[in-house]
Amino acid sequence: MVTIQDVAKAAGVSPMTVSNVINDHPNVRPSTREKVLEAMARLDYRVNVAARNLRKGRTGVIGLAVPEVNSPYYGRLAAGIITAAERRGLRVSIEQTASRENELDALSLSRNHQYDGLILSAAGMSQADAERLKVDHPVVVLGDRIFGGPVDHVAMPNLEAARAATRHLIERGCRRVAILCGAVEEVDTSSLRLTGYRQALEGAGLPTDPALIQQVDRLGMREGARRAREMAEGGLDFDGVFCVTDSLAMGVLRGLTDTGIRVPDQARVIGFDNVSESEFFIPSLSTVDPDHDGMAERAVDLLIRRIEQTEPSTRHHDFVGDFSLVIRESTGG
Amino acid sequence: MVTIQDVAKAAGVSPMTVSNVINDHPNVRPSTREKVLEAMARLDYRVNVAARNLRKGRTGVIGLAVPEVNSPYYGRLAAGIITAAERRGLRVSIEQTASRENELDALSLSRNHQYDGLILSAAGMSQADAERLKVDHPVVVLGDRIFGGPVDHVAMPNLEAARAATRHLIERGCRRVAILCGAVEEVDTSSLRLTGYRQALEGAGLPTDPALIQQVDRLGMREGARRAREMAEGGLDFDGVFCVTDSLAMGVLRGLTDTGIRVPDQARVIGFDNVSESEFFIPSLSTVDPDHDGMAERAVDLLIRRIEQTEPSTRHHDFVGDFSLVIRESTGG
DNA sequence: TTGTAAGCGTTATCAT
DNA sequence: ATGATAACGCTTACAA
Repeated sequence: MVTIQDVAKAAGVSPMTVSNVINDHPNVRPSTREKVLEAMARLDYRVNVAARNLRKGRTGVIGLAVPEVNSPYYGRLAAGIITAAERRGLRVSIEQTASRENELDALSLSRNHQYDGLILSAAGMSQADAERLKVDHPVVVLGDRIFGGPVDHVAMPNLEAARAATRHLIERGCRRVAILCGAVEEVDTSSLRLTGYRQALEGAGLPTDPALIQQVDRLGMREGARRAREMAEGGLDFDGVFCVTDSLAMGVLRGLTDTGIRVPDQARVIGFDNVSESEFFIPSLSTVDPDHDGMAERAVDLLIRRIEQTEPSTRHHDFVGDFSLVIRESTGG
Repeated sequence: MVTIQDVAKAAGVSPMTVSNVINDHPNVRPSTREKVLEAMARLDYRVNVAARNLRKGRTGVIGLAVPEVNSPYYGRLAAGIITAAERRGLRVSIEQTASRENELDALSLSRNHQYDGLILSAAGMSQADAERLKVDHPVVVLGDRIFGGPVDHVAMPNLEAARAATRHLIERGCRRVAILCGAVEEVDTSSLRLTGYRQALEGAGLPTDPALIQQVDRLGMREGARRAREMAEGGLDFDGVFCVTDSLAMGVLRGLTDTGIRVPDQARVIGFDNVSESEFFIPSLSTVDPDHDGMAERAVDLLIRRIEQTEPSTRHHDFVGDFSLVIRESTGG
């Protein structure tokens, strides 16, 4: 391995001068710089990042921990974070957590030392784990299960957006609006969106029929399709479905088609996330478009402030993103 | 920051003993281990990975560089690699390259020092860049543009699979089969699949009409939809479309629907990749299912052999994955 | 079984 | 403008 020492020797200067050249420090005579650059090229020198990290205590890399990399939603999230971080001169390294265990693991500083900070998309952790977030390294939490914790936090406008989505169905004439969500336990994405759904019904003076509240254990297309078929074949009376994710909604569109129910004529469907597929689905899917990029921007911004310690470590921010409704064919265009 | 020294002092032992405890070395008396563990817990000690890496020259992490994280295909790929690596006790860190520049960058050892090895999904690089792959760190290249290069290489069965997909359309009665692919320049995914398409037509004694070879500049849904509309509205005579990616194919399904062409009655469509959405699309999409997991497994395996130097550095492997056809509604079920 | 010494490659500090 | 020195926190090799 070629080290700074080797380059120094070859160029007839001190290691320090080589370092100065590498890092573009000002006080290097042009002729010296030339000599060094030439030696670096000749020896094919590459900086040893591990050594640099050790010395600097910084890596220039932030970690992004998500439950799943192969999901349209987290893919979209990752893309936003990468763009936002790039603009700030940071690289992003993505890790898949898959379980609450791994989420806590990702937090554990043993990993954190490899990153200047961590953006943790917490799906498995709950309020009960909030204590564990008390780490002395920069962390920003994304998600809906932790609020007022000991870290900065960026969340979706779940309640308001769910209310708006449900209201949209009602405005289009739906009177028997179902919701398709995940298991509801304490505060999480499904529970918040369910509350928004309830509020919308209430606001319109419609009754809340428990039979219309449909829960599945995974928020994927397969589950959406299966449940939609069950609802249709079981004779459930509904003319609208608010799905808490686009994946669910696309599954529902499939399931309804399978059972001969026409969307939007016989039932209107709206999703949540505005993943890229929803625009091209047949019928195209109405959905909630959260301000992904705004949230990503904000998360990176908060993290950088922690990294650079420009924020007092006693105050923590809870940021809730923006949203808009995207109306497409599945609710009548 | 709490260091090994601090723990050693607190436990009344030497730093070395602490290190031995951390690394589960055998020769530590249980009582000593207890003392050390207690001190570690009390001081909330975390190992400094940068220091360990510097000393060991290993990180236990492999890098995965993909052009895009927010794409069903690369998401699927990443998931496979993560699973395969996990089984071998390695963690995976994903980076987005987005351009040829960044792909070369990812190669550059400056980054590589952070990983034990790199799996590079090369979309922007071409055979001309093959020389650049001559790095003395473990690298496995995924993709269709580099063959016989100075690194191990894992590729899709492009030619054979494209031939099979096209043949399937022909067997279903299509006589005017179009192909939708990307810009064809030297050897790349599109060119290989185009060749497979040509071979299938030839094998069936069908003429190759240049008008049926449709090229777009990005392989996404939007491009597929737009081009399908253009083809339909332009009066192009076709009764089948082989799309070189599922994204393109889903876009095509959308575009054909928009112009009133019924699939599969008036035109059959087949894709490539078997992304998870294709099963639920309406109509569900027939497609080539590459053995993603097998390829991922193989890529990780090859990389590990390089890392552990169990493979002579003079010989390099070119592995071509397996595939199967998944027949769904878009070609008649 | 435990401890000592040295060094991984880099850069901050201070001196020249 | 350049260089000597000393760390960063850890582990390998060896000594006790």
